[in-house]
This record gives sequence, C-alpha cells and structure tokens, in this order.
Amino acid sequence: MTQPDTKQRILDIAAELFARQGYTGTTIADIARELGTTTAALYYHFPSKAAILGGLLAKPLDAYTRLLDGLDSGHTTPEQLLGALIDITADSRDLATIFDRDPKALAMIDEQLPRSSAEMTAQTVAALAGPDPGHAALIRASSALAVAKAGTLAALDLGDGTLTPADRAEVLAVALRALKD
Amino acid sequence: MTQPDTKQRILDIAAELFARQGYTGTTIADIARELGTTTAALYYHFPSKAAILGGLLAKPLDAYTRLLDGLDSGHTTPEQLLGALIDITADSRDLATIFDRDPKALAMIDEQLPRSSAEMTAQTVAALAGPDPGHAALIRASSALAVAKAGTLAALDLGDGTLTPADRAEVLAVALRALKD
DNA sequence: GTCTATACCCGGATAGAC
DNA sequence: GTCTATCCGGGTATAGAC
Repeated sequence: MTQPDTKQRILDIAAELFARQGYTGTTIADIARELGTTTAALYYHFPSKAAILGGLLAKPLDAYTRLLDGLDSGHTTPEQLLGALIDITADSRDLATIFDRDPKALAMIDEQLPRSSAEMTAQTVAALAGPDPGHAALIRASSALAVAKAGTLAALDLGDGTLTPADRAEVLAVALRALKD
Repeated sequence: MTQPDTKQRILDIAAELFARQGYTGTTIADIARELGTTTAALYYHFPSKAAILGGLLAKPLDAYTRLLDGLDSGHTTPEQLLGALIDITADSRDLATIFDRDPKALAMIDEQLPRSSAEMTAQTVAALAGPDPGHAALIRASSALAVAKAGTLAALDLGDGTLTPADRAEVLAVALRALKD
C-alpha cells in the first residue's frame, strides 16, 4: 500500500474539483479524467456522485455537529466558537465552499441530516449574537461568521493551503472585532 | 400597462429563483411554472437562459465596474468603497449571491466581461488593503469585503428585503472595524 | 478493477400551429 | 404571445466482457 488506495485518491481529486467548480459544476467525467480512468471505473469504488460528496463531508460535518452540541450544554466563549469555526474551515475548505456556494448540493445533504444546514447556521449565529439580540447584534454575529469563513479562505490562499498560526490569530482577531460593539 | 410587461415579470421571478437555488440549480421550467406558462413561451421574450441572467446583471455589473474605475483615478476612502459595495449588494442581492455562489454561472459571465470577476474582487481587495500589504492587511481586506456582502444580506433578511439606514450604518461600521488594525 | 457500450433522464432550445 | 410536440446534448448510471 505504498500507493494510496484509489478510493482515497478519488476523494482527494473530488475535493479539489468540488471546491473549484462547485458540486453541480463538476461531472463524474471530470473526476475520472483527473484520475486517469473512465467513469465506469469510478462506480466500482462509489455507488453514486452523491456518495463521493458524502464521503468528503462526513468528518467535517461531524465535527461541526459536535461543536454545536457543545454550545447547549457548556459555556463556550465566542472566541472558542470562532476559533473552532476557523479550524473546521481550514481543515476542509471544500465543506465551507459547498456550504455557501452550492444550494443544490446543500439541499441534497440536508435530506440525510439530523439538522439542516440552515438550522446549523442559525444556531451558530444565535450563539454568537447572545440572548435577546437586536438587529445590530445579529448583523455582527453574521458578519463574524462570514469573517471566520472568508478570512480563513483568504489566509489559506496566502499560505499555499496551510493556515499559519500568525494568520489564524489575525483572522480570529478580525472576527472578534466584528462581533464586538 | 397597469400590468407590468411579461419581460419584467420574468426578470423578477428569475431574480428570486436564482438567489434561492442558484443559476445552475434553477431550470427554465421552474421559471415558466412560476410565470404560469410553458417553457416555450419564455423563449419569445428571451433568446436563452443566459440572456435572462444577463438582463439581471447588466445594471449592477455596470455599477460595480464604474466603482472600480473610479478607484484608479480618484481618491476613494475605504468608507466610501465599502459603503458603495453595501449599496450594490442591497440593490441586487442576486448579483452578490451569484458572485460567490455559482462558479459555473460565473465562468459564463466572465466570458463576456472586460474584467473577470476574479480580477474585480482582487482589485477591490487591493484597494482596501492599501499599498504594500502584508498577510494581515490582505486578510483584513478580504474580511471587510465579506462583511459588506454577508452583513448586508443578513440585514436584508432582518428587514424583509429592505436595508434600513440604521442597519446600513451598522454593517458599514462592522466592515470598517474589520479593516482597521 | 477497469474497460466498451449504452440506457436513461433531464434540461435547454426549436418548429410550427393557433 | 402562448401552445403542443419534439429534438438534441450532456450527465449519471448500468450491463457485461476482460
């Protein structure tokens, strides 16, 4: 097993293509071409295109779900929450990309999810906005979330795919500044 | 002309559907159904699906282009630039949505554009980041831009589609705070 | 585990009657 | 200006040989 198994190679290729072209904008043929095989070969490893997406999202989605579960029971500070969001985004930029870029893929994912993605976002914003939020607090919370995503993606581009500690600190600082009135 | 002409009705319907489902995720049949006719009828008013998108984006795209042109020649403050971005986003939320959500539609638009959308974004970030920007400045600029978009969209949701002066001020303040070190 | 060939469906678009 | 009917291409997926 010096060469990584084909299944993993497919996931790697799909991750990159989905991030660049979106889920709907990427065809099975695109993935097969990059893999150097035919589309039929793909179906030996995955039963469907959706299954490829599923394999890609399983881990980050689980991490996000556990993060939200922790919100209810514990006392998570905004700093911890935003930091965790930055790390999840950095770990799987494709999740972040799909989450606010491909409504069709989103709808598909939602069907097999305990919580819909919209609910997850709403819960995150609510946690950041605090109790009894007015318009301003909700705007700030949405903005902080947007910074955690967009800022991290920008930092990843600057660092050739890796998030340096200094850049991470900067993104977090900006997000917190957006949140604070 | 008490009833608005069909052409405009189509644009209105398309704007809403594109924003909700994305351009690729919306079919001609979707639009026709909402309009109460068949798909063939649509083609009397527009030569193609792309033309509908084009009709939708013409004005906001022009506004954005003129904004960027003004950057070179004049001395635009970050406050003015971010304010203008907020207004453009509010005026046509579908442009904003398509701009960071539908890579396929984006590629299509890019073909008939003097400046590619990526260039336009890069130019905006550069203007916000100032001369000789380091990582931190670029992260802050990208974040401010993200706030101008996401914050405005959040505010529009809160205000049932309209951006109140107070909410606009809040978004602008948050964006400026993200930008400032 | 990968191939060739193909079924099948769906979305965009057209022809031509009314 | 809208209809019915249909074409066409592309994208997912399957059958079956190797």
